[in-house]
Amino acid sequence: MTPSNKVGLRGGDQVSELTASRLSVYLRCLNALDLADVKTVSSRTLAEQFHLNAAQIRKDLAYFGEFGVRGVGYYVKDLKRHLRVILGLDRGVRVAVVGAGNLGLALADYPGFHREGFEIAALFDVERGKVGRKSRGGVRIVDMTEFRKVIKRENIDIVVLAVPAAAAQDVVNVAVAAGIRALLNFAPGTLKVPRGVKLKNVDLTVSLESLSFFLARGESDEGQD
Amino acid sequence: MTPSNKVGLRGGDQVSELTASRLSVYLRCLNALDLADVKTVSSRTLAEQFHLNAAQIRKDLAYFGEFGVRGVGYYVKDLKRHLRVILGLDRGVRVAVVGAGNLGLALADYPGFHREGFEIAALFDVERGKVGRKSRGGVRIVDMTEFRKVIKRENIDIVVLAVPAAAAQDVVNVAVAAGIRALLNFAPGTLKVPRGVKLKNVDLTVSLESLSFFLARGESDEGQD
DNA sequence: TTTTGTGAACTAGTTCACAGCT
DNA sequence: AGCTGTGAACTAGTTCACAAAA
Repeated sequence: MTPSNKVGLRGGDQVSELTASRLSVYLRCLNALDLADVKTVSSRTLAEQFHLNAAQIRKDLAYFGEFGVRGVGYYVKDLKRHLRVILGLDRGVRVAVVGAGNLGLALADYPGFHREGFEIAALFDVERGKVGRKSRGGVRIVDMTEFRKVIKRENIDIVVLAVPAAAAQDVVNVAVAAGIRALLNFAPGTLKVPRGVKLKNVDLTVSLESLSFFLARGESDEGQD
Repeated sequence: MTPSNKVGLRGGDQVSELTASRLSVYLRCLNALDLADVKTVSSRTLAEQFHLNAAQIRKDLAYFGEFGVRGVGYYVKDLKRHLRVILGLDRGVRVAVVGAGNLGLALADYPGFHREGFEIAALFDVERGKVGRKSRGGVRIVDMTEFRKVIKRENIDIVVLAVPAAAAQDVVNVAVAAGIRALLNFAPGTLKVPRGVKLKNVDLTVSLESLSFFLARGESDEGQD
């Protein structure tokens, strides 16, 4: 961790999940703009990129400070820097993946993670045959018995679960006991976490089924997400 | 009751994305209950499984008919069957994955899909070296030039995108032109689809970043999803 | 002028609470 | 008694619309 840049949230208000996700989307867009050497951007322009309302963007940002300049918009580099701090990306976030099956290996090597300041620092599995081998991208597979030790040593911030549903709760418990406070879960089903721990679920079956639902209903004027 | 498969949506009302996802979650739970030979279940019991409100479950279901019995609850087998029809799972849904990289291969072999009535009927890639080979699970990789033809021949319902961000919009366009009306996208960034086509995004970077955000904020009484 | 930041108005989603069925 | 189905009340999230700043 860094000396502590207290993210200047004005008012101790709870920030919603949806705002958090959008901040991440804004950052991606700013990266693209910065790369294209664009200097400033207005909430309107930003909103047009993804189908979003300009006021929403301004509100999301205004939660954390006044980053814009009236009549001008937002300075791309400046806002980008702020967002990286707000999202906690300034001090590289350290990630461990549990489960070295197809999905776990794919996640460990996923290029999008490494790019944005995440570091896949460990990959775990219980299977003897897998331990000691490496993912294509070169992440070494470690025995699950080493979990606690490695989590501590490597200062892991986030644990990604790519294990079978039946094993998921056990892994959560071990991770939480090891001091992990944020998990991204790809296993289907509902997991319990104690207060103070953040669990985010990505449920592939649910995603596909809800698409199937809309097909079945013939919802003919549905767009995004 | 159920001779008719017309999903009896009462009132032509738009059903929300959130309701759709929850239906899928309910179905999973019912499958487990059925397997455990439980005959009936109340909205209360169902709600306790995942942290949800009983009235919400009743409302979600009531959208589609009166499936419950007052004083008793819902008959597990019966509700399960109804949900499968509502979600369009009764006639096996046919899925194609585009992109035979790590993620695409993992998705093509994902056991959770096959289990719930989805059929991975095709896997596409542009890379010469990959075409003709098979995923570990045995799904053959087909050249992207064959896309349209195979989509038609195999009666594909849903296309899953596991291609680099730069290629994603092109694939969407081709898929839409081939008559696809539902897509599940794993590529980062915003894609455009015409009206009448449903696009669902699973953005791994956004998921991780929003976890990082909550870590950075030290949100200490956050629980689920 | 342009564009932000923000209260006020609105819309969507959730929970309550209870009548009515079994 | 127990539990559903549902209007009414509430909460969260979004959009509008405008004063204030550059």
